[in-house]
Amino acid sequence: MVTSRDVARLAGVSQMTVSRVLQDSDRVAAQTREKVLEAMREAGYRPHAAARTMRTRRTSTIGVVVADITNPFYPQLLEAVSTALKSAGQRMVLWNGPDGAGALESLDEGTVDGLIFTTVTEASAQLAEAVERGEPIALLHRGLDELDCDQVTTDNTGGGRAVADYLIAAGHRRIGFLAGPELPSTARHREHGFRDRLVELGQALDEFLVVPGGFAHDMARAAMRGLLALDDPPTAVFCANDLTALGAVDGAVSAGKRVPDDVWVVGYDDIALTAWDSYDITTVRQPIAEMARAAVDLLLERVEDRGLAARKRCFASELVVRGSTARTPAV
Amino acid sequence: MVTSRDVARLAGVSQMTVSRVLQDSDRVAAQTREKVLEAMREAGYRPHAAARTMRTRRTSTIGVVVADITNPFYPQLLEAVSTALKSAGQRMVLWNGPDGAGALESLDEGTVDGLIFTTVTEASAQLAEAVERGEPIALLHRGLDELDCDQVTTDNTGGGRAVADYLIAAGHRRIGFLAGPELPSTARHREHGFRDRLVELGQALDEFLVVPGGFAHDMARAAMRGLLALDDPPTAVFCANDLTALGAVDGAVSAGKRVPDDVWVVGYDDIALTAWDSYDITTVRQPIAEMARAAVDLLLERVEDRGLAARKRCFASELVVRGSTARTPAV
DNA sequence: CTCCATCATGTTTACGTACACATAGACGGT
DNA sequence: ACCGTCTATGTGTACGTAAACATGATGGAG
Repeated sequence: MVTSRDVARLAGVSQMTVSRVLQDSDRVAAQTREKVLEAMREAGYRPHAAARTMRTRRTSTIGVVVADITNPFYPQLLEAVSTALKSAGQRMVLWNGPDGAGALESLDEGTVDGLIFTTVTEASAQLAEAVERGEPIALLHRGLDELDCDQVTTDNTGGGRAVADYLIAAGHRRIGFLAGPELPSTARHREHGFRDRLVELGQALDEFLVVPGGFAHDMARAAMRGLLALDDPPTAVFCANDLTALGAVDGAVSAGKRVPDDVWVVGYDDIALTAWDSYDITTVRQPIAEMARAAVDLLLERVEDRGLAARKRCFASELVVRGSTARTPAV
Repeated sequence: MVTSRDVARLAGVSQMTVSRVLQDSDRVAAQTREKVLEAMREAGYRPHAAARTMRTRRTSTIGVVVADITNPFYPQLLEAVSTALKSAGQRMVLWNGPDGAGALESLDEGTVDGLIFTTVTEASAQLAEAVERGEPIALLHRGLDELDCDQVTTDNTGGGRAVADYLIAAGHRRIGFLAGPELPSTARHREHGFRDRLVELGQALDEFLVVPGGFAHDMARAAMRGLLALDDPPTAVFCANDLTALGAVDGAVSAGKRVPDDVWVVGYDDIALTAWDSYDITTVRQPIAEMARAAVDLLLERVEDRGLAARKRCFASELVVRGSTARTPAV
């Protein structure tokens, strides 16, 4: 292995000067810098990351926790996070799984400088304690009120309200709701906004048309089939996220019903798939790229200064109308 | 920060004994081990990863390079790799992007112990040189004949042949082909197998019905629309991968055609989406989980012993028939 | 009872980098 | 011309762990 000492010997300077060149310190004469850079090239030198980390306490690596990477929303989010991290000169370690097991340990072991959680549903004791200690931790997409750390979310309540407005204005009176799981803040806020606005409009949700459950495709598919099999089925169904909406459309298709002719479907997140012809689903878009950048920025600031107060950023959502909700009044 | 020295002091032993307990060395008396473990708990000790890496030259981290994480095939592959790595006690660093820029540098800097490339299309000078040096590098999914490193692939040629057999047996004579990009081994081998078998069956592909291009959804969609607009359109279209097949189906849908009534569509990879009702696409399945495990195993072996000869594993594929190809003879 | 083998544990050191401090030379103001 | 200041570079060291080597204790064989 080539070390900075070898380079120093080759360039006829001290190891410290090599280190200074490495860090772009301006305390090095241009001529010396050139000599050192040339020696580095000649020797094929690469700084040893672990040694550097040992001194600086920085890994230039951020951990990202995702509950289920096969839910197509998360690859899109991950791509945005990955891009933001890359442009900030950071590597990305990925934990896939509902628990994010290992991520907090990694933080303690100094493997990563900070963590971004995209799918927290509740604050584990371990997570709460890490936040308490001031560890650099940020929540992206899903928030957690009881956690005093940086959080970047969208206005899910507002999005839910917008969908309520849209469906009622279109004339729907029997509206179904695939609620998703109970814990995620996204699902909760979307539901609250949706319900509250319906009440405000004098069209409170019929609980008989509300199906709790998960975000999985097959659960949503089954739920939709159940709704459509009712004597008086809903004319429109709002789904807690796009994966659920895809399942709902497939449920309708499998039951021989047509969207939007027989039933309207609205999703949430605007994943790429919803725009494809076979689905063509009306949904609510969040500004993923900006959110990812914000989360990365907040987190990296906190890596430098753990004393910062927790900051919460909430981005606006936007209804995107597509073919799963015809523009003509329904029913 | 709590160090092994602090733990040693607390337990009344030397730092080295703490280190031995950490490594599960059997050279420690049971009683002493308990004392040390108790001291670790009490002090809230976490070994410092960088210091350990410095001594052992091991990071317990593997890098994975993926060209485009929003292509739904890769999340499925990544999940399998992630699971395999987790069960081997390894962390996963992810590089998303066509070039995998930074991954090889990371290997040189000792940030990762090895790399898995899932989407190589050609051996860059840098990659070839790294393999030459014996760096732990494995290719998964896509192979590269000219690279002398561990490779785990499927029998794409055989898969292509199987599709040819299937379509001809079903009576198709005008068959289209969305070829995908030229470089990836997967696309090349699928095409060769498909073409060769068609020739063997006396039904050589009509070059007029072959559309080169990328793996992107919108390119495939446009290509399908082009094929269907011909005076004598194909009755079946084989697509280089599932994302392309999804695009093809959407192209047909957008042109007012029905699958499989107007045209059959066959994809490749068996991503989850192809099984959903709205698409329901016949495709070729690869054993992703086994392949991921094989790649991880091979790579970790090589991390321990760089002298190993390169090994190439090729898994069998399996045709999965769905609704995009009716079982009744076509045309 | 002695001697050597064996085992549990301790001491010293090195991994490669960057920080704190030291030093030598250059330059300018009075 | 002298002193102070500033700049470029060097010296020594520490980060936390684990490897190599060292040591003391214990036990069994002769």
